[in-house]
Amino acid sequence: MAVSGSSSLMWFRKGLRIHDNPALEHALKGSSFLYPVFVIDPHYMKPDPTAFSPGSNRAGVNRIRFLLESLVDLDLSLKKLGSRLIVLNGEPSQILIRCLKEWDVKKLCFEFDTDPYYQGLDVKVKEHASSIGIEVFSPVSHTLFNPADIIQKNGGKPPLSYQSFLKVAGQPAWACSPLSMTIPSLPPVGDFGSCEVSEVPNLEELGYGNVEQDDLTPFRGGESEALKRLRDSIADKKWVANFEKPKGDPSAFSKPATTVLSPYLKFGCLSSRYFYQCLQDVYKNVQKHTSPPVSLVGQLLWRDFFYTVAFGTPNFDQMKDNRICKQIPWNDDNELLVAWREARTGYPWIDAIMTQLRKWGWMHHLARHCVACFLTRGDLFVHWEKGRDVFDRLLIDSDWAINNGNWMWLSCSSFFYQYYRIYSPISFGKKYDPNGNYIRHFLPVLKDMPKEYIYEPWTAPLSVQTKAKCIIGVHYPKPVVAHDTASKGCKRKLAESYALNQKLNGKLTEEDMRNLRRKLEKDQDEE
DNA sequence: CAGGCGTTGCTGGA
DNA sequence: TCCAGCAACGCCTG
Repeated sequence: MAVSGSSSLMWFRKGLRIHDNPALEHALKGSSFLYPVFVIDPHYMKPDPTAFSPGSNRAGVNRIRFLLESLVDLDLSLKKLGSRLIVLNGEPSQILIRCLKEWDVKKLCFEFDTDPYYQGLDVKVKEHASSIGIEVFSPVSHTLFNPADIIQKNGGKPPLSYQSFLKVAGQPAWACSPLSMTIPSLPPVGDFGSCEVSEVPNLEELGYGNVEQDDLTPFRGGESEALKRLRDSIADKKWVANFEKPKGDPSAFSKPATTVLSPYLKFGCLSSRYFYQCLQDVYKNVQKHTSPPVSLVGQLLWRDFFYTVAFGTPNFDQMKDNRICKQIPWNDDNELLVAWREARTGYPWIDAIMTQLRKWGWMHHLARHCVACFLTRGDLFVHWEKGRDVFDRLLIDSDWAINNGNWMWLSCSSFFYQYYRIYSPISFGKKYDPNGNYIRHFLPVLKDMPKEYIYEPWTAPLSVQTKAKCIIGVHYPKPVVAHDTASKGCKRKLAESYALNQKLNGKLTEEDMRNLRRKLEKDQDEE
């Protein structure tokens, strides 16, 4: 039994939930006072008027709102348990170090986080806490496996293919063990001393009062919403059992073809372990079900795969000095990047997806593939890091490990190398949505374009454009590149880059890259 | 060193 | 809905 009057601090970052929260469960044990804390870091939350979209320097307003909603929900749940969420403002390590002292904290609990930002922050806080005799408890509970365990099991390096990951990982023993969905009650919050605390702010209070409602995502944050969404998703047992990721329809938007649980997993509003157990429950009660990699459990394992590779790969978020990343002389064409980012490529399928990203902060996995391929190896040959930055800002489910992993995947920089398989910005969407309803919804300027032309409106006769009240080059842009020639050029560039990577065993100097770039440009001019 | 395989390509034909 | 043909990658296994 702990000393009477001892205080614990539960530091929420991700893991914004009550259910299956090992750090919270440990924090309340034997504590007379519990301080549940979230720190608002101005660096992450302060409005940045110079950014290309409403939001802070790091995050678009949709993700900030999603986070605030998640905090409000967490606060409500804590209040029902006799506690509350304490919101602090400032640089997290400084603030926390001060609170630990001011509140005479004996035990500090927070979920272990593999992202570089938290790795750096947590070392500082941990070292300080330990040095003054505070117990620190920082469990792995964001993923099904502990990435460090898998890397160790694999001989010190992360497995680099999904199949080898599955083999090394084996059964997720921890993820199968019992978990608690509720907490009976929480110790009271103690005195705040001289620390300035506040309630969860709203968007206006943070300085985002002028954002148009029309541009806000339909997805609401929070644990309650996550559990509701989960229940709705698994209610249809047949759908869960037959789920095959590649068969989903990327153009479905009023009823998306996936669970849309990714933003809740990202913030930890939903425990991946609880999700996993719910899926296993469904599988037990059906005759047959799909399997990884395409099944829903397979999707959770993808998440763990990318977390593991990201944790074990230095400079995972860049091409340079990243040992798993092919060295490719991508261009640095800002005009092409901006056309892509601002949904002005002239390819309606691509521009509709980029508009959905901007407005909703979410789009179907295959839609992400299409625009990522188009920006990098498919058409524009722009650096994957540039596209990664745009996704990182605008997606409500943006996740450091998964986002970087997928951009390397789609750009054929790592994991996937069949660069001649290119998504067509015209025919891929047409397969699912021949009438172009998705385009009509997100690009209303094209809503009256006949279906014969909606995927390639520049081919419509002028009379048709006039009748549709959409003149190409006036109301909607002409294509920034011709897909046929652009994709052929990209394939050739990839082939040359791969050949040099192989020849030099992946170790290209800056001079090698300059020479290769010059050679590729020369080849292009000679065409 | 060869052969099989890899979450989800495209086109055209049956 | 499924298939072959297209041109053809790196990684893993034996």
